[in-house]
Amino acid sequence: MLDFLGSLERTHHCGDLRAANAGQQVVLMGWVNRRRDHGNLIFLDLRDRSGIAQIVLDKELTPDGHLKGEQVRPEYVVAAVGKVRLRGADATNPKMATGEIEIEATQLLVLNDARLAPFSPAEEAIQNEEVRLKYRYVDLRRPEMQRNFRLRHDITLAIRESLSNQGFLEIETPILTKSTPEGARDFLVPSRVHPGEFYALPQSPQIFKQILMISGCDRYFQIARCFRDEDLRADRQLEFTQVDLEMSFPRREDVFAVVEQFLAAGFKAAGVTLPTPFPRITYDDSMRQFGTDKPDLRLPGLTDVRPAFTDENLATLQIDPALPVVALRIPKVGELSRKEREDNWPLFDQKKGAKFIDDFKRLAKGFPEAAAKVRELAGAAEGDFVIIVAGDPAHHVKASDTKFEGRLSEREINVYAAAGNFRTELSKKYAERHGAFGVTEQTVVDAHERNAQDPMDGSTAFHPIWIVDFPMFEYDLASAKWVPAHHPFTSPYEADMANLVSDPASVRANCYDLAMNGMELGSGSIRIHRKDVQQQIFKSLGISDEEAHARFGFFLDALEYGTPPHGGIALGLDRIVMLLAGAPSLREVIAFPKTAKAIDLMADAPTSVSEHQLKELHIRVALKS
RNA sequence: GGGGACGUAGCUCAGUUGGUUAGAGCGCUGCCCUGUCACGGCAGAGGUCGCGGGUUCGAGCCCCGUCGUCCCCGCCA
Repeated sequence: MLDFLGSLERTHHCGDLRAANAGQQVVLMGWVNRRRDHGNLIFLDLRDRSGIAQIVLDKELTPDGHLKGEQVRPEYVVAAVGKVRLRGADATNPKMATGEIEIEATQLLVLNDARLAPFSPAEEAIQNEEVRLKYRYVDLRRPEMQRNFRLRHDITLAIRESLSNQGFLEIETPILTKSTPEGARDFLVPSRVHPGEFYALPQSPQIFKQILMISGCDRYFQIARCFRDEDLRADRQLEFTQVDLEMSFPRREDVFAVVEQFLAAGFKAAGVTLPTPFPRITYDDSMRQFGTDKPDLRLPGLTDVRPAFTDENLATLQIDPALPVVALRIPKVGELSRKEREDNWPLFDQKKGAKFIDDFKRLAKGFPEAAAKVRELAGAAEGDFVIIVAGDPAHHVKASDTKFEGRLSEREINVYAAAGNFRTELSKKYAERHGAFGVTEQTVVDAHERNAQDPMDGSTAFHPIWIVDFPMFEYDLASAKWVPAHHPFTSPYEADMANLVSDPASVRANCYDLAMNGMELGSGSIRIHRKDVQQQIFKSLGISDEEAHARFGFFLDALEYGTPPHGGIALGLDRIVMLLAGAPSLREVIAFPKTAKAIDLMADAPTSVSEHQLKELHIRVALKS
């Protein structure tokens, strides 16, 4: 028999009660976390968002309440009326925040019963994510998930406040809009009013925020939902949230300063001090030193060990002398057996035209000087695992061999990337041995126990870095054309504009990425604000006037009505929270995420729709049989 | 589109070379219990071994297909 809430008013949250509350009359409401029935005495652990408090139901004190206590089951929703009392010294539970007190109940109301769930929020996360996602409302009751969303809220709030304080206005842009040139597949929404025509969901508010700059908005930001119809990953969902901003008359430095300030504010809200300013690295240096454009600085980078070898050495070792020879080093791995090393071989990407040497004993036999020199150059200490990665002359990959002055060639990049990927894979595999990732995990755990007033030093755990000076164009072998490495509104450096036609390879884009701990957090640029430059870029990219006009004519029109120099950036909020929550996937920090196959297991989306709906939308479904 | 891992009770898992009636812990149900807090004790229920086909005297186990979840490549500037 269920009870009505009536006029009963909740006075406290479960997790907030302390010894100081002893003697107070309270009303708590929440879910039955656990029940311990001792016959004439029943203990209920009552859980709400704030935590857990122990309710005591004594048959002598409250026969009615005790009777109801016998009937309740896990996840029943109840209200407990009673008095806070100190527990005896021997009954105190130091493991609970509220362990010094308990509620001596005079009344228990059963507000709702609950079917037995396939798992209990009182226990740790189950392995079966399918079940967790189907019963998401139960999963979200777990304290760990509650904590993640509290964290997300606090971070978002701090970022909003920081940006507002820096003069940014939060402005909403349309969800139903026109395809934006981000390069990903669009989600389309059929128009009922305009048969055969479609809206697109924004991949980002890119064009709108630029138009807001033209509109004299000066500084815009938005915690913006973005949609990209691409395959999912642990760190990618179909819809995700960006901290999106744009500012007028900025130098690149101004954008960096804004981001560093709001990101530090977000981290502080999570209990972590993030030192500013962030270091910078050019794209070329990032490739050379880390073999990736999103370097993880928690471990040593790559070392150029070409000087350790003579040309004869390389010839004997069948290493391409014209390509990079680099060493990667994973600290404290210890000596690996042949079997252990062989297990690592599949982690190396064979397709990049590179090879590796991981047997230093053998190398030292044939080339003792070179082997010693490599370890010296790499700064290898006893027990550090060192691998040499170099170009394989026998393995010709399909890449441009053309070397453009002042620029890494495709083949060079491939060797660096092979080394960089190998480094990343091995650093994950030997995380327990080198311990560098454990610092992050510990910071995350500690930070949760702290607060923004007393943040802890995050400088050894979190390593933000700006990546700058990306090439403006990439050479596409298939079409033998230069294609944009970024969206077509990215400005080249003013100094490079003269070379747009004559020497596209040399043109650098005035854009920037922010990476942290091996993850891309965001990307932005100074935009093109002049119509003539924009036309020049389209021309360089082989986009005809007609095509440009059809896709974003309204934007090109707007450009002609007084466009200030402007630029901005967008950072992945989900990824920021994921990092600070120490979560292995975005699904842990998104309330209702989709699976790797793009399914919402709880809502059961997507589904087919009625003929009537389709007809209204002028849509006919043509499934491949 | 491709590669890999996993799929046995509600959950976490075990299941020998293919061999009789598929097990454990937790959870659940009933009874008992006044100081537990992962309460305890006794008893009990609970299985289309993801699904379909094949091989075999016999399949949870072998083969083929398929579905689902996860990870990765492609893709996502």
